[in-house]
Amino acid sequence: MIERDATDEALHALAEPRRRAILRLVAHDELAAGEIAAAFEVSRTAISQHVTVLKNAGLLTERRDGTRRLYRARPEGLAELRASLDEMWADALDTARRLVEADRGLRDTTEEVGRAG
Amino acid sequence: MIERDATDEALHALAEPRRRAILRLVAHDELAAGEIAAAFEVSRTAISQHVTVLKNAGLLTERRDGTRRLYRARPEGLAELRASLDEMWADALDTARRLVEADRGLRDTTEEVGRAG
DNA sequence: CAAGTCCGTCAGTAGTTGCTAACGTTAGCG
DNA sequence: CGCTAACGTTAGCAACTACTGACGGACTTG
Repeated sequence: MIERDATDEALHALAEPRRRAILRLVAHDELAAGEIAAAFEVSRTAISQHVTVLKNAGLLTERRDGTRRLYRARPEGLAELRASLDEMWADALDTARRLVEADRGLRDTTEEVGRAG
Repeated sequence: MIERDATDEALHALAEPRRRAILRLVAHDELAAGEIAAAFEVSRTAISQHVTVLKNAGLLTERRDGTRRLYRARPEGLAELRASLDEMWADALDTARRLVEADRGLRDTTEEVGRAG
């Protein structure tokens, strides 16, 4: 059993095409497990396992109604992943911006840009 | 051999913690393959394979300098993934917004909640 | 209670992946 | 040409994963 943080879990869940398809399915409507499974050609068991992964990743919410279990996409989970990716990429995006600006103001160099060896 | 679209490839690449670590490493600086490998405790071969995956996913750029190969994060690839995720989640986010507003304006249903802009 | 419905969980399997070690390739130096 | 440095590539292995089939729990109806 390996440890996984929230970002890793969400990314891992989204890396599977079938799970993304499930997520699309419940993005606009609340669907029961059976209804989701009916939309695919794999077994109900497989879908149930995928749903569990999505639920653990915080990308899905579960609501019970009698013997049925209704699922819907959880926008908060998606927002959290986006924020995590943004933070992760902040450095890269900032560096790219800096490179562009450094290239634009090459003749105006009173200070070093740090491009040394 | 299975087909993979750009989103799937990027998501698959990011699902691996080591690859995200590599991406962080080259987010602010251009590094050689050996320098990247030196930052981890796995073999140089493993890093090379991870870098290939990131490169194929469009998340990394390669520049050759003699026998060395320098890598840097490619912000465009990251932006493309973000756009893809945004599009995928548009439905869910829109639904969530609609639910909130429907709950807020239950007595005041005069106009439709358009998804303008 | 019993029967039926809806659904998650438990083994078991085929396919995928991240890793290491050995080898092949390209560039620079004498 | 030989030699070394820096890398990518291939083959093979252990671990993981997406899948199926069998089973059991929770709920409703009679």
